[in-house]
Amino acid sequence: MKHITIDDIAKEAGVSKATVSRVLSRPNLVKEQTREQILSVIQKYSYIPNVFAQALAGLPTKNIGFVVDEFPNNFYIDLADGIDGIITARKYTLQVMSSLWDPERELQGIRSMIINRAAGVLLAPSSPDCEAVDLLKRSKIPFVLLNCRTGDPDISCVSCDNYQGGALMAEYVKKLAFEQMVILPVADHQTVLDRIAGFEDHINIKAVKPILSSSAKTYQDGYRIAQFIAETYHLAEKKTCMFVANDYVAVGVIAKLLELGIAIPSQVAVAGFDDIRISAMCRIPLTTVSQSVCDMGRIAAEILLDRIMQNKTAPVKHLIEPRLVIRESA
Amino acid sequence: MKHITIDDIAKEAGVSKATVSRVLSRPNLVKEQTREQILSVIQKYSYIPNVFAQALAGLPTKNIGFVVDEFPNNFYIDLADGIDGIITARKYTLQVMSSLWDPERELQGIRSMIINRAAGVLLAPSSPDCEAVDLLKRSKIPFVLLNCRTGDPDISCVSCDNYQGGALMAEYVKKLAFEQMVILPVADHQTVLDRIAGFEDHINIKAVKPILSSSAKTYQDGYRIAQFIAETYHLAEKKTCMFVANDYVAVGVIAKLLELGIAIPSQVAVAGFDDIRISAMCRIPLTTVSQSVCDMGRIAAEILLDRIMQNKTAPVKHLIEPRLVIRESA
DNA sequence: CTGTTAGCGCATTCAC
DNA sequence: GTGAATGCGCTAACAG
Repeated sequence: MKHITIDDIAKEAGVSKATVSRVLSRPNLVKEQTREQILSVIQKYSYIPNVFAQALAGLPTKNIGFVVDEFPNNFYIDLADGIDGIITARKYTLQVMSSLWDPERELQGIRSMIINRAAGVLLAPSSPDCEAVDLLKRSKIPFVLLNCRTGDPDISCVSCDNYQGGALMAEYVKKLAFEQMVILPVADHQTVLDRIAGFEDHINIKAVKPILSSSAKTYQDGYRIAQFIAETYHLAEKKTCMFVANDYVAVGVIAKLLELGIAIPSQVAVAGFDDIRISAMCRIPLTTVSQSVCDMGRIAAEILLDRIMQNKTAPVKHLIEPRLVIRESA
Repeated sequence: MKHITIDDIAKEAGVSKATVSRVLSRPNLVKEQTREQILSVIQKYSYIPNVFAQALAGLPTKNIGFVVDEFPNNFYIDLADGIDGIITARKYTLQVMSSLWDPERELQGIRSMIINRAAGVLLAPSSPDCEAVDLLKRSKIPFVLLNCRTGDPDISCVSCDNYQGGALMAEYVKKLAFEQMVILPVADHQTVLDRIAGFEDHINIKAVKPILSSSAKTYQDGYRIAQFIAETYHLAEKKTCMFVANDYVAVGVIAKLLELGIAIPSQVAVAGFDDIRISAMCRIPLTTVSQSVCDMGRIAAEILLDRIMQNKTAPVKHLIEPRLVIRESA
């Protein structure tokens, strides 16, 4: 099944391929009559230009790259959903790649996007100043960072106002009655640090006991670490309030706490962050902070597309408003 | 930042570009000494061939297309995860597209893959004989269908043995004590039909009351429909066992049932299918059938890659063994 | 073993 | 308005 080319169309229509090309790119440069005629031939053979030839001839591609940490990450899913909506509506195509939290793979992903001459790149970076971002800057390909905040004035980025989200939760939680406050960070990510900073700045209670440098990332991690926390902080005796900086971990913590016979929220109140799908459906529906990740994807995609089409040339930094979601766990 | 080309390398190395090209594709055709020398120049400039030029010159691309219904679908996530692992290990790239359950969009997605000359395509089709599959066949691009079973001997496909899974659940469930059996189908998908067929063929109990043509697909749908079911089948009075053909819906059903004050599993036992992430973490951990979707993605990707590289030319149909997972809900 | 040549399919000057 | 010519970067014969 040989693909038909612009030459075939030109021959059939009795014109030169230059004219056919014009009909496709700048139709108004062609006399209406011949244009209509060529168009009909194109229709007849359902001719579609070869993207590689176009790209080689200098046209920008229509695919945008997207690099995330890992697919099973709830975050990615909603992000992809939002991005997809915007992207495909404008006939762009999405190329995805996972870094699996490995900076080397992350870098490799960006390289792949550059090699494939992506028109633009969306990246949820491991850190705002990782090598991948650096490479991206040098490549001159338009890009926007997701779930990340940076001071670099040349970089567009969109993220939730995590600090504000932490503050929101603190304001809510400090009205609750409890004897001690435990903060469980998750990973070392900027977003997490911001959440906790916002929380600590507004909780203004001396009894705060942050557990430092936890590397809990998943449900399983939360489940595992909960036992340790319960013992160390005597959760069974002291009424406590716990702020877990990410829902996925929080759900695991809750599961274990329940197993240990600790009542939630009466004995231990648990507050999360993210409002992932599970949060509303788990054992004890989670009180958390929502950051409409889907919007984040949508907005980032829009910013990127604007930059690609040169509509807007100035980098934009967008902060998404967090929203407190009160359910049963706290 | 002008990209350097094969000519630059050739010039710098004092050879013709044909030789450079050979070093990259069939190094053993080049004398070791010159090869080393050229390689060092390539290193020095970190030269990477332009994929478009390569494609235009006839080389197959290194990207494979993946069309799913929608990103938020739990199924997609695990699939993508499995596929990604195989694909990127072999330096292939993944291009994704969502159909949003719309056959027209599905078709458009496949068109996009064809236009971009995907080396191969993975498709979780709305139906085994939808237009998209047809187009794919005509395009001569290697492809394999996911989560789908077809009699067409030319088509490779991999799916769970849904019939067997249904049977498995039936065998387990029929040992339980209950007065009536209710089956809740979800959507009209082939996989669902298979599950129910397997279940019905092995439950051999007259009191089976299948609810016909339910279009429940999501948690919300399950939540909504549960009320109706509870009333219609007097769940509060009659001990019943319920088979919901998909976990996402089942979790919703359970949530509503609990709200209605119906005890699970003592009053109503609920069995699901899929074993999605939420199943283990929801209100009442779900008894369900697991089909290791990640493996499904992995296997499909492997089959596809084999076909692309011509290692295996015969279409293969792979059935994944389902596994009963007994938790609390039944 | 290596260089020369001829496309691959298209966009784009530049003439007419 | 339209056509002829050139180049995009690379691969694959075909010679030498």
